[in-house]
Amino acid sequence: MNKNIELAELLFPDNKYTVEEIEKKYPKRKLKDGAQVTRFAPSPTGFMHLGGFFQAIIDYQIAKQSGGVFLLRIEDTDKKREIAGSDQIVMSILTSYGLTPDEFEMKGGVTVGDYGPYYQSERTEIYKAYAKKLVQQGDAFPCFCRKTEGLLDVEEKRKKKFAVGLNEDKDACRNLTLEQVAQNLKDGKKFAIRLKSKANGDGKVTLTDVVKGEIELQENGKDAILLKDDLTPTYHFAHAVDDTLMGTTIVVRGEEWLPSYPLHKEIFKDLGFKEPKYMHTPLIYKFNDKNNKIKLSKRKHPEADMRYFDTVGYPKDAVLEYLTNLANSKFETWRAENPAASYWEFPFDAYNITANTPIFDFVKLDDVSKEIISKMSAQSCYESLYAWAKDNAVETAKYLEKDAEYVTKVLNIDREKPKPRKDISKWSEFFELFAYMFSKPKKFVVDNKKQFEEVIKNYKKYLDLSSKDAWFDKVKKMSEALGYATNNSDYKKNPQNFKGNVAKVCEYIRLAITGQQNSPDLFEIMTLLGEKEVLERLDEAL
RNA sequence: GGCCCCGUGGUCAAGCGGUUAAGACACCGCCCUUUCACGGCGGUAUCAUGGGUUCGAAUCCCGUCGGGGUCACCA
Repeated sequence: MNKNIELAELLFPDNKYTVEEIEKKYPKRKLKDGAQVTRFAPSPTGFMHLGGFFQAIIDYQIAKQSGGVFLLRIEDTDKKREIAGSDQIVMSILTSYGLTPDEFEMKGGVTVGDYGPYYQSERTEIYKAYAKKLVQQGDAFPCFCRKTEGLLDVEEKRKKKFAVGLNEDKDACRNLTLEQVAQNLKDGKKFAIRLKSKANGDGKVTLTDVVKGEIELQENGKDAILLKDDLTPTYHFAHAVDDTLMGTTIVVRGEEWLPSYPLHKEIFKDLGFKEPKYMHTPLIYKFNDKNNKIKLSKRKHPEADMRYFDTVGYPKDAVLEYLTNLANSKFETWRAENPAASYWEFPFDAYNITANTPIFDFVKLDDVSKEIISKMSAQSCYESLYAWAKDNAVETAKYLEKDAEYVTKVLNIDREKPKPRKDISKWSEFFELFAYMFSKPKKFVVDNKKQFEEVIKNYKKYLDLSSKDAWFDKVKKMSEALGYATNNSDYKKNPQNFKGNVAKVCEYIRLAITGQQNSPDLFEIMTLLGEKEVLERLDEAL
C-alpha cells in the first residue's frame, strides 16, 4: 500500500522519467503479419565468440525471412569486464559477413533505429523507472547486504546452499522497515534492488521453446538482483525491459539461459509485460583429451574468437556455410542442388534447429572452404589472398604486389575448369602448399635411389616444354627406354617385366621438381617454373 | 547436491509407429586417368542401456547410464 510508494520515493527521489513517459517514447512497432524482431545482444568482452556469431546468423535469418527487424544491442552493464572497442569488433564482424543489423548504435557515431539507446549503459534511467514501479507495487525491495562478487565468492556461498538443497532463497532485507531503510540511506549505505519473489520455488512453470519444445522448469523462488548497487541492471532485468521496449518478438539465446527462464517469467509478470517467444540454441563444443565435451573457449580454442577465421584466411562464405549447416542441416542438400546460388538464397529453416550440441569440426569446415575456393577464378583468388595478406602478413602482401602475375598463374593451376582441384582451404596456407613454386625443394625421401637417379639423369635429355602432348610423349619415350611400362594395363598384367610404370617415372620427376609426392599437374608446374629452373632443380636433385 | 537440457556411425545429421536406418565430411578399396588431384562406383561403421505400451519401436512412456548446462550485485 502507501508504504511501498513511500519506499519507492525514498529510494528513487529524482528519477528522470516515469514508466508512462518511457512507454510513450517506445510505441509498438508497426510490423506486417508474421514479421519477427530479433536481436543480437553481446556483452563487450573484447571479441566476438563463435557461439554468439552462430546465434547472430539465426537472428538475422529469422528477421530477414519474415520481413522483420534485426537489431544489435550492446549489453555493457558490467564495467569490470568491459573492454573498449568491443562494439566496433562486433559490428565489423557482423557487417563483413553480411549480417548487418537494421538497428544499431556506434559510440560517437551514428544511431540507426528509433528504439535506442542501444547501449544498456545509456539506459539506466529507463531501468530505474521500472525498478521504482516494482518497488511501488511491492514486487521489489532494496538490499543493503554485502555484495557477492566474483566466482570465488559464489562458490563459497554455494557450498552452504547445496548442502540445504533448496530452490527458495529469500533475502533478509525484504523485511526491512521503512525506518530501517531510511536509516541505512542516511548512513550513506548503497543498495541494490531485489525482486521480491512470491513462490517458494517448488511449483512448476512451463515454457514452449522454439527449439526444445515444451519444457517444465521449477518456478523461481529467489529474490534475484534486479539493479546492482550502482543501479545498473542485471541481465535478467535488462532483458525484460529492453526486449519489451524494443519489441523483440523472439529471443534467440544460448541454452545456458534456460534455467533462468522462470525468473524472467516472474519479472515479466510483475512488470505487466507480454513474454516474447524463446529460442534456446545449443552451444558449440569441442572434445577435450578425455573425450568429453567442453564449451568452446577463447583460452583453449583460438577459433572461439571470430577474428581467427580472418587471420588464417577462411573465406567468409565458408564460415557462414559451415555454421549454417550446423544450425540447419538442410543447407547441405540445398547447396548440392544449387551449387552456384548465393548463400543468401537459401531458405533458412529457423524452426528446425536441432536441440543437439554440435562439435566444432575443422575437417568439415576445410572441406566446405576448399569447395568454395575451388570454384573461384584465379583472379578473385589473387584478390582474396592479397586482401588477407594485407591485414595479416605484410611481407607477403608486398611480394604479392610485386609478382601479381606469377602468383595469379600459380593460383590458376588446375583451376577454372569443370572439375577444379580442391586443395586450398585458407589463404594462410597457400605459400606452404605451393612452396615449391617459389623456392627450390629442400629435402625429400626417395624409395629407390638408383632408379630415381637414372630417371632424373636421363630426363634432362628428354625435357620438352613446347606443349603438354610433346612433354608427355617424351616422358613416355624415356620410360620405354628405361624399361618402364607406358601402358597401365600392360603393366598390371605383367608387372615383373617392368621397373614400374609411367606413374613411377612421373613420381620421380615430381619429387625432383617439387619435393613432394603430390602436386597439381606437372606440366603446368614445369612450364611456370621455366626450363632453366627445371634443369637446375633436376641437377640439384641428384 | 537440486533442477533442467541432450543422447542415431569418428564428426554433422535425415527420420516423427511399419525404411534394406538417407546424405555430407573423414577413412578404406576399385575405376577413370598421361602423373597429383578432381570425379565416378563401392565398402567399414550408428539407433547409449534396461524395462514397458503395441501385431509392430530409432520413433511413445518409465528407469538407469553417459555427456552438458545452471543454481553471482557475469552475461
